[in-house]
Amino acid sequence: MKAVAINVTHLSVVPLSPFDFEFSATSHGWVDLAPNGWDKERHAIQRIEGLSGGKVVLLQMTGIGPIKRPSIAVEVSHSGKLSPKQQNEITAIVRRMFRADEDLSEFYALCKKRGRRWVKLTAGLGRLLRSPTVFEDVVKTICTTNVQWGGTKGMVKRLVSTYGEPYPGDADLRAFPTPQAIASASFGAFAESVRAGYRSEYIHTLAEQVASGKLDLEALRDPDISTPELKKKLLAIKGVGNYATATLLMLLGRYDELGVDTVFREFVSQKYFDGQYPSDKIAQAVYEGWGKWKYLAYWFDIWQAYTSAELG
DNA sequence: GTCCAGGTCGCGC
DNA sequence: GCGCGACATGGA
Repeated sequence: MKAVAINVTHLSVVPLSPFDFEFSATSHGWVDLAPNGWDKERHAIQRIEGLSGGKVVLLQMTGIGPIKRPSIAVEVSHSGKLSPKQQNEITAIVRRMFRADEDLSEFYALCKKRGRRWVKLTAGLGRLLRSPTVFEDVVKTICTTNVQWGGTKGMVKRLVSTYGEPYPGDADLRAFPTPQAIASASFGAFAESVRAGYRSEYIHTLAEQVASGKLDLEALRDPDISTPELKKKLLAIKGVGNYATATLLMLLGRYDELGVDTVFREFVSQKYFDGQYPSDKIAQAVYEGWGKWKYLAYWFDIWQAYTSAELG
């Protein structure tokens, strides 16, 4: 095996204040899905990233500075040199992953009004980790449906290890696959290697549509699209139903809808209905007062319950 | 072996 | 619009 020289370039990203890096990084499951990983000792997210020109790099991102003057240090390991254009691409990717430009001040104001435990949120919590591309987030969200978390991790891991571009410093590490890489595989080979069950067809078809230009998922980031319109476009994707749509709206920075799944039902039942299961409509009404911030309120509610071991 | 998971689709009504 | 069975896969 040929040794490849790896160089290191340091970049930094300054998000809007307040910003709590570790909460953003670790408070939902995305950090555990390949090609992301959490380095406990360094308190850093590691990720293999394929840049648009084809270069594959290792990113190690960690939080620096206080919540009110935050920054994210990005250590880039790469072969050869990093052009200014590539550096800009990387900082844009990191900004998107950590929602560096997302302003939650209106939500924090609501939290302060509520008082008590909700005030904790205003210390920079709530900018939940997402992927550099909408494509990756849609694929991963489809992989969370009707399967336990271990199953999701396995599917995504196999997807990355089979179709991702390898990192030159360690060929075992790979980037998230491009739509082209998935689309150019035959469906049979894809289904057999990824073992995502009936989801394989949804993912493969989605990749074909994106690779051919028939579907522009990245256009869904446009803040000028109304939320109802966006919801319609998401629901039109095969494999994306109500739960996945709510999750994707969250990932696109819109918190109006609650992702109603078994976890939501169980949590609301335990915490608010004495173990009884109300209808979905009544369960969702628990967060009605949060208006366009329902998803974040629920996310914090359940996060707090589980971290304080309030529930088993 | 059996059940079902951070659901969704397609169908019939 | 709502109810219902089918759906791949693997862990409990």
